[in-house]
Amino acid sequence: MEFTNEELINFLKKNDIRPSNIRLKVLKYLLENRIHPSAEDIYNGVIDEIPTLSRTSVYNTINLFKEKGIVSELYLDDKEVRYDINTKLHGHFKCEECGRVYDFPVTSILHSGLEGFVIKKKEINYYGVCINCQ
Amino acid sequence: MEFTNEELINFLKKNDIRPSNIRLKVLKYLLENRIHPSAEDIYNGVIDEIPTLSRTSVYNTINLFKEKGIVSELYLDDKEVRYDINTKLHGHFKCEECGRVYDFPVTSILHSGLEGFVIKKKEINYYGVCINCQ
DNA sequence: TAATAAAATTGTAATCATTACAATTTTGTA
DNA sequence: TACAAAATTGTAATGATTACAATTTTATTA
Repeated sequence: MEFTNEELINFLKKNDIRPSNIRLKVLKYLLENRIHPSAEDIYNGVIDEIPTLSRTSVYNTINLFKEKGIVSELYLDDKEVRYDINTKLHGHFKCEECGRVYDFPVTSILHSGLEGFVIKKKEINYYGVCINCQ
Repeated sequence: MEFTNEELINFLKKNDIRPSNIRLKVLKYLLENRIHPSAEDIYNGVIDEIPTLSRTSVYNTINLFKEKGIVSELYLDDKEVRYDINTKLHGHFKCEECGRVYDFPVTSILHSGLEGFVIKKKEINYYGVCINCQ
């Protein structure tokens, strides 16, 4: 998928984020690389287009995106946090062999014991061996 | 709940872990404090009984327990990893107000798109406001 | 347009949970 | 008792993330 600058700018504005070059490039990277990247991945993916980019700016940008609700964090069996531009409910499967993280649809979760609790966010993470690593 | 040393020793042996004082005290702490403690919590909970205890030993012990499958790790919106002695499938709810982590039963999860994948572990983490913080 | 304020970006240093590792202590066994 | 293996300890290293102050860029006002 390719996104025009106009689309990216509108996306940011719609989410109450003032556009800047870094923000556009980070957003573009997230939209076009659905690999649940770490901050380091994002940094490496954008540094070529913005050679003066600092890691701090990547963190600043991600944290802003988090606040505005356009990215969610992924805590998997890693020491790095990963980021996902898809904030709709879906599951994540991490392959213990190749390390890849797959999205999968979650239709429903039957649970009990949370009467009176306000649920704001749900995470569903699976671990195992993916189909390519068997 | 209270556990006798004999029960604790048998529990370890059954799981192929050679008993030692530290391992017994850490296990006892985990069984009697179902608060999903961090390594630091465990350290603080055991240091009174073993004044020479080192943090490294807590990590060594937890990592051994993990390998043997008697504790699982919990990655919540925290920088610390938490540990859970209950390895059966259940959900975790983290209250964003008070920070407490609740267990809840998960009956079933309907998902798709993982045909041919081997699923070894499932995590279900919810975030929100608990009933005591409304 | 120039001057000024506000926002964004940068680089360095700090933080802090966890691990690496080597030294020491304890345990089990011959 | 002596020895080998295992467990424990303390210190230093690691590495992702944040704090913070300085600099640069952008927006606003006169």
